Amino acid sequence: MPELPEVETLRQDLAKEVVGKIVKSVSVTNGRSVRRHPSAKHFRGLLEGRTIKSVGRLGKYLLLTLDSKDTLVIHLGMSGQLLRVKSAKEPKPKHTHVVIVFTQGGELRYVDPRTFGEMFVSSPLSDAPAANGASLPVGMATGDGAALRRQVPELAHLGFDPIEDMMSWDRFGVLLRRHRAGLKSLLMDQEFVSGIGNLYSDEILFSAGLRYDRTSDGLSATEVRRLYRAMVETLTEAIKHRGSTLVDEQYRDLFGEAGDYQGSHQVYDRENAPCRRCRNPIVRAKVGGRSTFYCEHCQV
DNA sequence: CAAAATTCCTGACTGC
DNA sequence: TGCAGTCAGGAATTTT
Repeated sequence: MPELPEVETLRQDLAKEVVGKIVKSVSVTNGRSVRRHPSAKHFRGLLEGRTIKSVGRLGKYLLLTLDSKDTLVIHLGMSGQLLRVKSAKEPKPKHTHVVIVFTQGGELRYVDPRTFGEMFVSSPLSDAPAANGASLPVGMATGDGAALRRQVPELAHLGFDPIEDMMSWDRFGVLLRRHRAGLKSLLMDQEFVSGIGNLYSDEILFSAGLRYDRTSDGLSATEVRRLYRAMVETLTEAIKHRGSTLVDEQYRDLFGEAGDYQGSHQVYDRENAPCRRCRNPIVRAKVGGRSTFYCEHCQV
């Protein structure tokens, strides 16, 4: 399941591959993947003839800004893939639901077996001139994320982006104290911080040396700092490795290549394997229906 | 057959 | 008592 590092890898690839391209035609073969539109035709109409100006990211969402000021928003859900191919002749994988053809040649394909992902074109709020920063939830008015959030009203509820929106430890501490949630639940809460899912929340907590069930308002100043550092460093490191492609998962970059970070996982999917730090077996627990992996010795 | 995990939704529960 | 916030549980989904 693509999380922030995988989506960021895709963003970087897309920035190189599709910026400046003009959409010649769009075909939608599974309506479930195109949501929030009255019809697939409506969606196509907003896309065809448009030029892609830039590619951004907010949490797990990809944002392709068009020359019309609209934004093509893409969320990969659990099994979504975005593939760039040179020729329409290349065989289409099963579950290819949307194809965007470029006038310059080549096409972008959206493949998603489980159809938990979605795509839609968003229009910025009619005007809503600046100064509405005050209406944004606390902790969000920083970084480029603020501009993107304004550009896509549907995503205004997303929490800060740990890579785009830097903040001080003090500020992070304040945000943590505002909630009284278990650390893992909070890290996965997209309205608190966006982009972290099941895999990276476990890796971040191991790196921080904190248990998943510690309460967010009970951390010492040192622990707050460790958590913040672990969050930024783990995600940054994973991006450098172009994300994680798990044995059973289908994450691939724009060119169909696998990521490289899975080899660096400390706890995720390593039940009973020896902890890389202390050699004690990694434990598996269940949190909110999700498998949670941690080291009882290293995480306190 | 169960497990995997995303977002959204609902209902139960908790602390103030 | 009420309110806001947390979180468990279920749905939609397909492949292993």
